[in-house]
Amino acid sequence: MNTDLLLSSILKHINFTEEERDYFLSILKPRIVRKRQYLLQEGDINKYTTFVVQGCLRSFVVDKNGTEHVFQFAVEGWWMADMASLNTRTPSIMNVDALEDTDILMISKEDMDEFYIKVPKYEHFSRIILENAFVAHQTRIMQNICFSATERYQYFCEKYPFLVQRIPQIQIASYLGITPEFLSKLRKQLLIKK
Amino acid sequence: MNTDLLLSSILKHINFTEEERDYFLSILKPRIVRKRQYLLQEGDINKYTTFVVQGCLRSFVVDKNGTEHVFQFAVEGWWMADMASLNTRTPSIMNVDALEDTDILMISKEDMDEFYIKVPKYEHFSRIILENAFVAHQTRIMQNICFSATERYQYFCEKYPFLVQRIPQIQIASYLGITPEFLSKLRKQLLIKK
DNA sequence: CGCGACGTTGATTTGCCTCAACGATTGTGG
DNA sequence: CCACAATCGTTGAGGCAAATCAACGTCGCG
Repeated sequence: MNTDLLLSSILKHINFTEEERDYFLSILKPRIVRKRQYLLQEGDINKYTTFVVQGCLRSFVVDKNGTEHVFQFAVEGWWMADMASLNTRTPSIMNVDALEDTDILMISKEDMDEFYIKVPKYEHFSRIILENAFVAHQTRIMQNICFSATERYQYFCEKYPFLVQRIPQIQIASYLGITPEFLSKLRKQLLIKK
Repeated sequence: MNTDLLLSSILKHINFTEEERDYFLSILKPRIVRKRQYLLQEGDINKYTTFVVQGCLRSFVVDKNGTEHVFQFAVEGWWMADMASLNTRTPSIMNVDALEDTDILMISKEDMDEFYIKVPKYEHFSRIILENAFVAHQTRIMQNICFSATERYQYFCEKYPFLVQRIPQIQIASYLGITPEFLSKLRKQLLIKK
């Protein structure tokens, strides 16, 4: 089933009774997002937390010059949400769309809050997931501050080899905070060195 | 008491029975860190989550050229920890020291974990705090990606006016990811414009 | 007092961007 | 099934934001 991946990732950290599991499954909203289709648009209020079952999503912001900047990718087993918008119920500054046809499970903020109340141990799972995401962000900030574009790209290749193959360079460049042209030149330099 | 600030910030989100409150207070380790004194050094394993009662801490990383890069400031009411090190029990890549004589409350990872088990509703409080910190990081990443140094400085001044007065420019420059010389020039430009 | 930390200013350099052009690939409508 | 557009990656010339390096004044403090 397409809920297997999600359930097994939860059961690594907490246990569900049969009843709790069924309740949890009942609040999941499956959906398919086609390539290039938007899941969230700037200005909308993000009402769902999204889990990727299959495929690849990206979130990005658009600056005042109209340039897109990738904030995050999400492939199988990863979560995607604009937490700022979700928590404060304010319009999102981010966009989310699909880089591939993508199979997702969504949980609405309301259902999630109710689930927290009825199954408080899920707070524990959320905290773990959030801590991991927090550390990932921390690492990224640290790298933006300390590393050159070349170093950031090398780190990206080491840490996410499965994304390097899968995601267009133009998107990776955007994620790294550089232009695709510069990424291309930088890759050439790295090849020459080897 | 010096635990008032911490308690009141918790009680905004969850309730404690008298017993729970006393238990919580019993795991707090008060400490004073003198200006320039280290609380955590690169290579050490971060064993404590720290709450600032009075004063100001900073966390920073040192790059391969020996340059310090400020990761975060923490004044009254803020938390400070290297979550990567704390959670995975691996050596920290960050340093934490005090910019002023600082009055803190520390909670060890072990005590914290036990507290989570005995008072599960504290998970809820942690999740809220973590979500807020997560959003702050998200905003910072977004700004590093989308904004120029000038824009980032202006945003910093708007959002943290109380820090602008209090923290040396050299530290703020480091936080913003620019050199102190450039921050100085940039400030001059902003003054001329006005 | 004298030293170290901080802020400022100027000259020069550099990492990365912009713009423009071009081939390769993919996808799509006629 | 072809034609044409759109997307992607690459390359080169020129430009700009921010870094580096060096010098100097100020302030607080042991």
